Amino acid sequence: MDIREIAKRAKVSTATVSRAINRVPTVDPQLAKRVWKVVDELGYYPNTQARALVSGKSRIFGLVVSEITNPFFPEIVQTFEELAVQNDYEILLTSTVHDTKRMKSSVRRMIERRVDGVAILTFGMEEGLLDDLRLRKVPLVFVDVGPDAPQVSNIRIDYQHGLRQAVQHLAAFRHKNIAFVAGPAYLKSAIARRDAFEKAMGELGLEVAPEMIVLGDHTLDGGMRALGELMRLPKPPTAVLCSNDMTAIGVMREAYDLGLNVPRDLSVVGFDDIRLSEFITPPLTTVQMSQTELARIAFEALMNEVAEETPIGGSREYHLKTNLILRRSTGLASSGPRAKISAD
Amino acid sequence: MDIREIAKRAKVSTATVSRAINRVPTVDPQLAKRVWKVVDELGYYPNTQARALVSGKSRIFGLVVSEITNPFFPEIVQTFEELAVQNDYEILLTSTVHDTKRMKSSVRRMIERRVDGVAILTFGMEEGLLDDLRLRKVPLVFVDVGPDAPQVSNIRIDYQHGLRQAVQHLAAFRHKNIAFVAGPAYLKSAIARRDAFEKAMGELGLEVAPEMIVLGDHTLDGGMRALGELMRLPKPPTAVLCSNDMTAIGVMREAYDLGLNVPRDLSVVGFDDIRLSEFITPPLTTVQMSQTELARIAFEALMNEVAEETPIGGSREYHLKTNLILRRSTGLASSGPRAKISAD
DNA sequence: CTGTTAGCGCATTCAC
DNA sequence: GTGAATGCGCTAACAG
Repeated sequence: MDIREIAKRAKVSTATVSRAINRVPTVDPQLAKRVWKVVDELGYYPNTQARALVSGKSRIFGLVVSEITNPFFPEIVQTFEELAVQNDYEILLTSTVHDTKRMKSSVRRMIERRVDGVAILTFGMEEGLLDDLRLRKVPLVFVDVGPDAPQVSNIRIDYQHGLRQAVQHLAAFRHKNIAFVAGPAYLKSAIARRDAFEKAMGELGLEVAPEMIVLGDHTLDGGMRALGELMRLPKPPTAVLCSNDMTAIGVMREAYDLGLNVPRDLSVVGFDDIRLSEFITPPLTTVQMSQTELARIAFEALMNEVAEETPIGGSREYHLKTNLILRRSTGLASSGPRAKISAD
Repeated sequence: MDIREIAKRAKVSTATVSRAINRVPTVDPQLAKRVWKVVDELGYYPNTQARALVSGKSRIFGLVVSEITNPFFPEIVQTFEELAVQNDYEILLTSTVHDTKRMKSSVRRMIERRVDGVAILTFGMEEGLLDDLRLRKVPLVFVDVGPDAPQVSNIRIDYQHGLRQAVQHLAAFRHKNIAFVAGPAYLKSAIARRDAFEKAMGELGLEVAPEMIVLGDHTLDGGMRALGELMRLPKPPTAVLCSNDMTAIGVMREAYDLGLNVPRDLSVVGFDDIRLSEFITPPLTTVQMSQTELARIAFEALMNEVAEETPIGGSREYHLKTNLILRRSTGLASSGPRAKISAD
């Protein structure tokens, strides 16, 4: 069943069918109605491949994430997909798993399907891997790290804002000895978070002893190890700020294992505000970097680019603020850990 | 840049380029090499839309889930996507959010893109919504609930196996008063779980008092409410089995709020084994319904259907077992709740 | 305002 | 074993 079939049955030409379906206003309402009637009766759906071939637009956006199972990404995928549907786009989803080979295959797949744009919402991305797409003038949108090139948009994250709120919040609870569990050094976003933390501490005249910054790896285990280290210090912290929520959850797990009560004995703050943060006990106070907002900005950036008549539109910039979300993992500084309350 | 461009530069016909790229064995190795050289130099990638148009195969599989942000689904999407890439397929991802309108739009999108098959991995699905796909002889694979029709495969879940293990495990810990928090009544899978629970209890000669079965809704809040109800009973349970993990997590949250220690005062068992179950404290003992396995079976079912020469292949059946995963939320039955240990 | 026609990029006949 | 020609389903240009 194709457009000719419809044309024959509606006793019009294929051109008219095409116009009617695409709601070209100049078509005679009578004919249009006749066409739609047949279309509905037969359950006809235009073939997108054929359309794409002739129009040169696939109406597909690529979406690159690190790992779908990383709790940071499902919200992004969901929002992006929702917007795509609303605008008659499909999404070609790929995950890199921090693997160059996967990234290359992603790029190949996107080019083969002739995507109209690509959002790269990973935490850090090797430069140059996307040159193939840039050469083909495919609109790209990055978070934080994109190159300054035409057709390339960037979403800049304001880490400072939320982190400042977090530090102020802890200071108001009379915490002075505040530790930071950093993310992996190869992630630009992790470095930016750490820098923002130090700056926020400096603004309040709070000192950051070197041993108060320990390296995590953005996983639960890394968070557990980090708190282990911190609590072995002569003067352990009363509050821990983490580079991401999974780390914070690890910190809380280790606190539990050590017989420390959160927030009574230790305050914990995360970063990202993944859904999961609400589900743990106690719910995690965290710096929100809205995933839905991020997805929305990325999608709209792409839409802006494809809408552009003159494709000379230079590099655009978008911004996303971070904000502290208060839950129940922070409290007044205690003088020190109290007696164990573990369950055994 | 298209196939003609390659043909010209390699001084062969477009037909030869096509054959070389598709690795047709009868093509002269000399010519093939020449073609590949040009292809690599120019960074040529064949246009999938054109290929799809002429071949009649889109190499796209539809994947329908309930909600990407439901922790049950990210693993499924990830595994499905991985297999797709390995087999040169793309996936068209849609979520229904239990909404008929969204489901209809899903079907339309899938037909427009001419998907080669669709996996419906939701918890329950209105019959008839996919008739449009069935009529077009698109291979379908369901979990549990699919109609018995040609081109339609079904993955049957063996709820009994894991649930029996769970009940036996609790019985071995001398629990007798075991409650079950059921899922919504409109979900066939929830009913099946509840039935399997009752049967498993019966097998051990354990009685299930009516008040020991309370209705949840597969959310955290539902779990919290359910435990609240149960603990208000004259003879509250010492163990709670839940229809899914989110419910169990809610039960644990409520237990915490009530000053009950898990597992000392209350044993909790979930169902599904979502990733999250490992991240909460204490890690949740649960009946695993492997999401990666489910995705793999679904994908392979689809591959089997498209590989089929004679499309008369009737309805196929696949099976997925469930298994108890022991973690730290279950323990010996206590005589009753001990003193409060809440943090205030 | 409508119909005829050409061609989007590719795979696949069919001759050679 | 290779090339010229045809058509997949649709939109856009043009002529009427």
